[in-house]
Amino acid sequence: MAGRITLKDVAARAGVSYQTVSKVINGNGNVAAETEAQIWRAVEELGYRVNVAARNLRTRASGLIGYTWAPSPPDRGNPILDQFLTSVVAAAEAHGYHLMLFPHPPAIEEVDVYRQLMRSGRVDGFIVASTNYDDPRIRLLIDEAFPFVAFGRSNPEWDFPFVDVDGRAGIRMATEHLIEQGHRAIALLAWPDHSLVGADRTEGYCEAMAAAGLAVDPAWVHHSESAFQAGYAAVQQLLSLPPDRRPTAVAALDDTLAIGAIRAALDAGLQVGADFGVTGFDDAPGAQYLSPSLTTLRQPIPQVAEQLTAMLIDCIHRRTPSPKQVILPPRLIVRASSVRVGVRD
Amino acid sequence: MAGRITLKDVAARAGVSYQTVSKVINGNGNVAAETEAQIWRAVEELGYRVNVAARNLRTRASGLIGYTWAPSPPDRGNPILDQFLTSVVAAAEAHGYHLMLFPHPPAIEEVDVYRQLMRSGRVDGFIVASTNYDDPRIRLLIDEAFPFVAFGRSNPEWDFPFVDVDGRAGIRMATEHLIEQGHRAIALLAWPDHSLVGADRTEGYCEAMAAAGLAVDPAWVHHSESAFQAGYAAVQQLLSLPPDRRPTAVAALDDTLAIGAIRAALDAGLQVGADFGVTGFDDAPGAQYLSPSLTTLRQPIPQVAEQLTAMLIDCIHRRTPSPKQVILPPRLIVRASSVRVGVRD
DNA sequence: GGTGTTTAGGCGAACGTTCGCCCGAACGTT
DNA sequence: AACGTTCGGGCGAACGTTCGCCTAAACACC
Repeated sequence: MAGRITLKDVAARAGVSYQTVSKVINGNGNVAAETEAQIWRAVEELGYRVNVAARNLRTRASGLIGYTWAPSPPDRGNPILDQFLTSVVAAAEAHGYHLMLFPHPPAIEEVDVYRQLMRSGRVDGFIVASTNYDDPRIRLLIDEAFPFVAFGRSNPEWDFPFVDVDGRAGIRMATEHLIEQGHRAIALLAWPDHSLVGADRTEGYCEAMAAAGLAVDPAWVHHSESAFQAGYAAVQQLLSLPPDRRPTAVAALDDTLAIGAIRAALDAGLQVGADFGVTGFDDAPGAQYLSPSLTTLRQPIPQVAEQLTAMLIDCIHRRTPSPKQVILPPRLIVRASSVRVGVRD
Repeated sequence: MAGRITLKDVAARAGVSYQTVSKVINGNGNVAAETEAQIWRAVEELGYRVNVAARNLRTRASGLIGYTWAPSPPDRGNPILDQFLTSVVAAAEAHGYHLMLFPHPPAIEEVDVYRQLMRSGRVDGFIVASTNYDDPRIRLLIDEAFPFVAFGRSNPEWDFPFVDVDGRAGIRMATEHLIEQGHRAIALLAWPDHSLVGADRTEGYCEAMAAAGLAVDPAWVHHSESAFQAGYAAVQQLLSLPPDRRPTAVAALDDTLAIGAIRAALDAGLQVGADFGVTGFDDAPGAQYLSPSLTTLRQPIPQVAEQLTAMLIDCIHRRTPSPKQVILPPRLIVRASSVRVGVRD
């Protein structure tokens, strides 16, 4: 075992009461500069570290932020998990908190798991990801007035702190970019209807098309789960449309779909970039090393993570974060898959 | 706040002393079936959850496993993080533990961070990843007799619990596979010299070549950091060797190098697979959707995670895990990038 | 010189558990 | 009838903090 050294040991060595040591360590109370130095020396010499369990009991806090996420299928991967976690963990540490991971519960037990974690005092707050419309976790946390912040939106009538990336603006930028490249018939590889994020991003496509006065052929909008095969199949289908309805570019809602799309276009003998434009979303690792390299949207993950953490800390301290809702823009990364001339790599 | 309900509340409702409730909840002590039912009913009705801070204080445990990892540069990504964390978190939960993430400290402060975490009772044990030869963290943990288990090896003279993937066998399999495909001049894209894992994997290459009676031209072994550009440059250089020394295949120590290698071969006008074989390591997400799809080695990450966790739990309970050292084989996934005929996708 | 006011630090209490010890009743056993 | 044994459960104590209240000395002020 370690942690054998307690406040009392330090106090004995410094010749004060142990409560005074506590005061010094927490920076409260009036203590003479000399005794304070004395105490710090004792702390140093004994290698004292505060016992978090005792502190947690007394302060009714855990110093822990709870987080879970839906695991990705291994063939797809989560392009942002590493960066997101790294950023959150760093931001949390700056406030004296740590990140606690718990298993992604099946939907039925979901709220129970959250309830248990809060009731037991395991965590001081949550970062809730993969939010849905009318998300029951968010409902629960609002009702219980438990500190949390969401990465993503939910029911727009609910008032709660969240950070989100402006997917709509992102896809709008991508679509506008394709229009600028001279494309007029632009398809969209979208997500299933029930997806909140998907709907938001889809709107960006519609806006850009409308703003450019371009009509959207219903056959151009494909809905599917994010999967390489789905992107591949969708583009095969799009390319089999009669020439006057056949798109010359597609904007995909994520990189996986985009990569499938590129392969389908390549296999159909098209020059991706010159003949057929493709854009993705996420800037997955390796997207720049595809051939052709992938034009995509990069989410400002470190900023998202810092915002989320800062806001959550506010909530934990029973302060209202301001702003309470934050929407950050993604950045369009233009690469070869969407430009007609110039860069080819 | 939540956790207002304590043992005493439950006890009052069930008409027993609160210590008896504790016994029931922890499954100790002799309690009549009827009172036990009574108590469970009270627990249910009040929605009682044990206060972990209090329990932790009393039991001198935290129920937390500490973990950190070296963040990957965003353009590379960590191909196994999601799966690894998911598996560890699930396995830990099965034993009543959670995973606590802490920031990856700079090398100088490394041991201090670990020391602090153990002294403060923050965690009950560590999973140590990205191990080095003579790793100071491992040294510290051994010296302090603090529970931990490593993902990877270190100084072979130190006796400590670890799980590792047999990279040597993996690269041996890949090299043998290339030899089977008819290749004789096979190059290796290796890691920097100081890398323990790299040295291990490199041995597998040497073994396979030696076993097949093939001499290794020193120019064939390239050392570099894992990076797309490095793989690209290495193959460019290899292809500029005089024809009689020019390799017809390369085994790479990771997928990133392999992908760079494929691109370089492609750009040199070679048919990857038919003319030039390439293998990687990791089975990164998307490796199967590259063109050509990548032959690679898949690590048994879920098994690694389960082993690590089970062994760590043993250590925490002051039991010696058995076996104390585990080495799991990776699996060769043969795809188009290494086969001369047949599958082309 | 009595009455505030500040400064430095002591002290009791409580946070909610778990653990070991104790005791009374019920049940056999010699 | 006296004596162990088991069963069911109560009870005191301790885990190591933090927090608020109290006090004694020092200092100033009129």
